[in-house]
Amino acid sequence: MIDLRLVRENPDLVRASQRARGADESLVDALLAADAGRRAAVKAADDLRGEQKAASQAVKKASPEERPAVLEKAKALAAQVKEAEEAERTADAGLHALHLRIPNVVHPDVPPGGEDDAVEIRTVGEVPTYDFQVRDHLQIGEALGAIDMERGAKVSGARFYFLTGPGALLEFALAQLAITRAVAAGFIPVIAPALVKPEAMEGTGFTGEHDEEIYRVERDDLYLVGTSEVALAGMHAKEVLDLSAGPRRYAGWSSCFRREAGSYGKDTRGIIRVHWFDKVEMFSFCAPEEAEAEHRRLLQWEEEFLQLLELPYRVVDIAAGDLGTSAARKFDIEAWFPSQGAYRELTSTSDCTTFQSRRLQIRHRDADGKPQPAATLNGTLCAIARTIACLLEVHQQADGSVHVPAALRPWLGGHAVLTPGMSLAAVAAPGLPA
RNA sequence: GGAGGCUUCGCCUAGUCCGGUCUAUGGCGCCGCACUGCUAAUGCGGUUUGGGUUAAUCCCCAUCCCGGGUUCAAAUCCCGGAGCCUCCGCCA
Repeated sequence: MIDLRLVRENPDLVRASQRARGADESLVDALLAADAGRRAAVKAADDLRGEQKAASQAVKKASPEERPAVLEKAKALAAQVKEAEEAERTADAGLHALHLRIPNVVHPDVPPGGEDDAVEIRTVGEVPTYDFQVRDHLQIGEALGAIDMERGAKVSGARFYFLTGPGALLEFALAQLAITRAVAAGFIPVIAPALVKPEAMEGTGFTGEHDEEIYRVERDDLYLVGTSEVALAGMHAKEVLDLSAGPRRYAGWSSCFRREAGSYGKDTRGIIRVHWFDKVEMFSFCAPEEAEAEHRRLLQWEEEFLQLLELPYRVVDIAAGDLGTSAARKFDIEAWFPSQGAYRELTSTSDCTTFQSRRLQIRHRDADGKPQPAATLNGTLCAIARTIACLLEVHQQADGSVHVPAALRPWLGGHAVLTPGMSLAAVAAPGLPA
């Protein structure tokens, strides 16, 4: 949630942010009114409580003769306090509900517009050309025995898949590469829970308008996460972190679940858009003044990873109307998908400033030693299924084999190419005694 | 799933039986000052977190795991819940 002081002191800034997002501007005035109402209610209740406290002390000190009268007064005050507290609760709940509905304030440099208005920042790598008919990742994956969509559908329904043989090994290779790189960069590797409580979901801003996207396990009041960001952010909820030595960074591994409710008919083929995939996610906690620099660093690590995979890509600055609830700014990296002749999102990094921290009560000590909300940032290091899809397409060869980038070979038996029908025995146990 | 124990202001801890100067004790740590060639030790003072109010200080309210209740008054009594620990059962 956003800083209420900012709303009080600079409501126009917040109104402008709402306008940029295409969100309801009048919420800001409703919030201001609710805030004023709450403060009045708090003051009324506080004052009454003070009086009641004094009255209560008086009861104890009263002589037997004056006692009944004093007690009567105290009783009357107790009733008034009860009423005032009820009003306070109501005002507080009203404010909170409105507060939750306002998304993060967008960064001033965010491009205006909606989904189609992302601004390209740079393009890296050559768009490859092929002197043969390109296949899509599913054709290639099926020929390799790497992807089995039909059986995925048989067992779990549409948008589910099996990764088999080289496909399964590719998942592990990508995971190893991602985690290894992250650890080398100073990230703490984490295996995070994929089921979380409602507070974690709400705290990261995924409930509310994105409710349709989320799997819910009603019986146990738990949610399946769409990204390990949820668990990683929740990890330090209600804590005061020591960030004096710089950002605290985690590389989280988890399965991710998405209902894809609004995407009927979109990417129905293959494993680009699925209900479940595994992902290595970067997550940073840092001082708010460091957030922008940290955002660039996360982007940098994402780019380096794609470069290791030898995938051509472009970086885009997402427009205000397409930002998530928690994000003040977001950069996506879109990699080239030859079968589509287009760049498609492969990773995404968001600067959530102090928005999630306020909800989750994640704080750090500022220069004066006072606890203040920390900034949180997240970025995809590797969304595995989609990355496999991209790898297969970009690195496909005329004979149906697939070039293996050097960075992945250590985990694929040193092989430079995946070939239909190849033996996996040598791949499965690299460097181990026979 | 069953039985029992525990949860106090960074950490440890007193207080809970028997409600009221609990405005929560003491230690450790931390900060400031004093003393001292330096360090250490010692002494004195300070040190929960929110909210309200304010130019700022002062001050006020809340806060003893969370939520209800009883009462003029709850860390303390009652009910519900969460987390941790021990044992039993079941399962990997």
